[in-house]
Amino acid sequence: NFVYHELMNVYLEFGFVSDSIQCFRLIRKHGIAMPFRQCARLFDHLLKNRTPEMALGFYLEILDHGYPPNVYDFNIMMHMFCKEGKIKDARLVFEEIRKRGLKPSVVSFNTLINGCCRVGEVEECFRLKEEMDKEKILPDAYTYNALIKGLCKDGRLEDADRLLDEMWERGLVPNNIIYTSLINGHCKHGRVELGLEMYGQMLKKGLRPDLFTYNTLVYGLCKKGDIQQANKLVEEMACR
RNA sequence: UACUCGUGC
Repeated sequence: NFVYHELMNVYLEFGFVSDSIQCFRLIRKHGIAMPFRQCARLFDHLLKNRTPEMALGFYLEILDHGYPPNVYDFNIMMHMFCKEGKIKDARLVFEEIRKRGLKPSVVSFNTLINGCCRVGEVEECFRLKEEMDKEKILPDAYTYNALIKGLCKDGRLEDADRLLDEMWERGLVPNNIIYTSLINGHCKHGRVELGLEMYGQMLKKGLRPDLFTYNTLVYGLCKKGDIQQANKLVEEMACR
């Protein structure tokens, strides 16, 4: 019994992760209970060093073993799948949250919305936003940023602007990140003037544009060939 | 306590 647990730890120490998993299975087969901390340790290891597929596979095994499911764990795996563009898998993990009797959190939604917008599935993003409404989960700045990025990418800049207004209406304060996403959208679609306009709005609202914001605008101006204006902006930046 | 967001290189 203890021998198994020790063996599992030793395998893990030396990076023989799959051996460690085999060990876990062996322990179970013998009907010996594996402490949850031990499960968590191995699972963490898979999250950090292995694929989301592997982590998920193992996670389902330990859930089966009685390990208490938690939303954070699912969120992390969703995020890993999204980073690899495997939205389909991210979705499956998302659905698994409810199957296990938990409720997706605002982070769960944000992660999935962000993943969908990354691959250009804007409609899906908004479907999810409606789902949030139904579940009484309030969209936050992360949610709006993902939606705005999705719309920009899709060339729907006017809709993106409208979402920014919606934020103010709902009492949410758009931050630098949101503004920079929007400014970037305008610049990337050849409308640097609109980007500069948003920049002006930031100042008026009392926000302090940061390096990301300035880089975005300066890059846009340079690409357009307006070196004058770019220089002006750099000076302005230096004064702040 | 731990999970999600923006520019360039």
